Amino acid sequence: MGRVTIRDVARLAGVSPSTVSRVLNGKDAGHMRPETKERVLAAIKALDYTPAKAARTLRKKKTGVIAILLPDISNPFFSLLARGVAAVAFEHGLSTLICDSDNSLDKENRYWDLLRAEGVDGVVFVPVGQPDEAKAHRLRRRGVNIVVADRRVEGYPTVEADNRTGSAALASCLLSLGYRKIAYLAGPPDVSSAADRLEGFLGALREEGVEPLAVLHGDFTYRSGYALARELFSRHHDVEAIVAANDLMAIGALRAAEDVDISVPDRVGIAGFDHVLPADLVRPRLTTVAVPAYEMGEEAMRQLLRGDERAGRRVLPVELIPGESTPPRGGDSSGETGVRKRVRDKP
Amino acid sequence: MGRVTIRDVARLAGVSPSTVSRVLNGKDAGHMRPETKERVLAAIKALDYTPAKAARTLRKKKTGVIAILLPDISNPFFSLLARGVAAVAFEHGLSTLICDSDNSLDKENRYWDLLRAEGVDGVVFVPVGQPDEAKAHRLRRRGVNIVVADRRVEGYPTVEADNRTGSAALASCLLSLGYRKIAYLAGPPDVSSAADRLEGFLGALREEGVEPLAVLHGDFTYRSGYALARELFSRHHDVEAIVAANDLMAIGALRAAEDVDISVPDRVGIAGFDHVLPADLVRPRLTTVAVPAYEMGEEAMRQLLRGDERAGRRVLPVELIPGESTPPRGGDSSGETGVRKRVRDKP
DNA sequence: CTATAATCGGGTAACGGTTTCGGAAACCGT
DNA sequence: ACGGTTTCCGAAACCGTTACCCGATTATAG
Repeated sequence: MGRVTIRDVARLAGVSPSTVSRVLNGKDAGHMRPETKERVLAAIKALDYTPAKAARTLRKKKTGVIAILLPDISNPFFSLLARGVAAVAFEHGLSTLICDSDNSLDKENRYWDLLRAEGVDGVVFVPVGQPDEAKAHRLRRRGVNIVVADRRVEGYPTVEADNRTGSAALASCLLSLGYRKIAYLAGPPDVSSAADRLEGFLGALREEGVEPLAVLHGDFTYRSGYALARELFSRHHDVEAIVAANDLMAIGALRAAEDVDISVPDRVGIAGFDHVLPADLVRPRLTTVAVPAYEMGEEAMRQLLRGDERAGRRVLPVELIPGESTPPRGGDSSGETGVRKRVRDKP
Repeated sequence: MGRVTIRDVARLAGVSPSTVSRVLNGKDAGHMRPETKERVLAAIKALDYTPAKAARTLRKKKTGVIAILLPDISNPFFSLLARGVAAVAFEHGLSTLICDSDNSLDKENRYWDLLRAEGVDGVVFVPVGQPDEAKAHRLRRRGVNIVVADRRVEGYPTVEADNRTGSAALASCLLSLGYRKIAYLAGPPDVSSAADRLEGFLGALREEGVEPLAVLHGDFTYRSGYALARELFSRHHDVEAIVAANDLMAIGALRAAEDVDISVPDRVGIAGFDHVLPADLVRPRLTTVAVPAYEMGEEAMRQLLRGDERAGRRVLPVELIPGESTPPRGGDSSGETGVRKRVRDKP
């Protein structure tokens, strides 16, 4: 009572296995009588036959599986991105293998080995910091497409958000609201999106002749946001605004302020980046920059399907979301609050 | 320049493919000269050979892939659970296919078809409501193990949290804090975990002769929590506490209270369930019940590996986490606040 | 009515591993 | 030295599907 094979179907339909295969693969154009096709289809249904994927893969050298390799699936930003990838893959009849490298370069590398053995058709890759070139490269050699999402890696096609412009817009917004003594809680320096956000922010400040009060590096976690903010408060009693490289760190800073009895937003303004958490999870509502994580996943997957092997770089627009955590301060309130500004990358 | 096959390795090592296969599968115990094994290993390394999984699968009828089918990967509860599953699977050399049914029964069913074709070795299943028996059943017939996690389905081995006991403990806690006019925001009635929480809660209330002020059904989202709470406030001005079936709905209720100028926790207490969001994302800190989502995933995967086909039911303990959102009220404050109570299921 | 295409569909060999079977060589006791 | 075990390993079949090559049948033309 083994599995139903293509031969069983062929026997029942009174045709050869080749014919069944042709029906299965739509290779019947001009090569099959409609009635034959009908018989085959009927037999397939009667036997409740499903082709064995392994056999098909072996023959066709295509698995119909793509992978997404990311640092942490329980981070809402990445899980949204993963959903975008999976949705597009599903539309195209592809299965998605989600690999969680758990923020560890070692685990990431082990996953590359696994993906090689698995024989995936493509990979959407969100690297932990700067990846081990060699591992991914061996897959590419085999003609497996790889698209890097959210972060840049030299020589790979990339889909990312316009972090630089978004961050610059956030900086301009704060300046126009009257903030001057601004501290920045950055992400890991080796993550390109974190670096872009930092540079965009500092660039816009300096264009107005403003120097940041301090720049501290964290790791995108709530915990590190809290710790850095505590440190900041103990050293700079005059800080007017804290801008974090993502929302989680910003919320950490919010709680730190609370714990040292510094009122937000009255004494210090706080802003974040990402906007993937349910909009008003925290109060005051956070000023932030919306990054289209889901769309980034979709776009990365589409890029993968397109197979543009030339290392193209697609940059998605972000949107400044002013919130109550950064009200106008002091004299210069140029009426920017409450207005949604759409920021696009220059062509 | 095709792929490196087992024959290439055999040729280089001067042995037959069978021998290479034996080395690969550890079938060499007392059946191979160490020097032969050495030669094979050297050849494998020299050619950078990786066995083709498809071919292996075809012969062995095991894919080395398990799937987790869940309603929404961007819900932190499920992504934690998924991480638990994947971690245990990874330890055992299995790949994990994450399938996001997007809270749609239709998509869930399409995934069952896909999983059947894919030939997965097992499935950890978090159903959307009550699932279509037939689909999953066809897989079981083929000897594929299925373990249901977080929710119960008749006839399937299950790993779930002790929702009933946890919810009862929460009710007792609120009663002992002096709350009497309590409204409950429940989850979907056809989801067993939601039903258990509701029943456990009401049971404990009634044991003390207390009837709930109201029971409203939502769908576990922030949005539905907000809407239900607004409705509640407009109908029952005397509500003393709102208990939601999960944290997201509780936070929705929190915001609703804010928007109608009802202060929390001074005028109304609020409690949730799950405790998977970063602990102090919201203020006041939510009273809730911690559900071990990650451990539930681990346990489900272990159950899958064990292959206990008799529909066992494993129940994991939960823990009451008192927060600032439900301070003692009125006269009867029996000093329960701030104490962590560990709740276990009865053996 | 035959020559010739066009159409339809069967046969067979891969694909890259694992497994079974059995043969050769080595080892053993007598 | 000889029969019997054991150890080690090769030959060949097999897993279920698709690709390729042709032969058979029918339609079209001459």
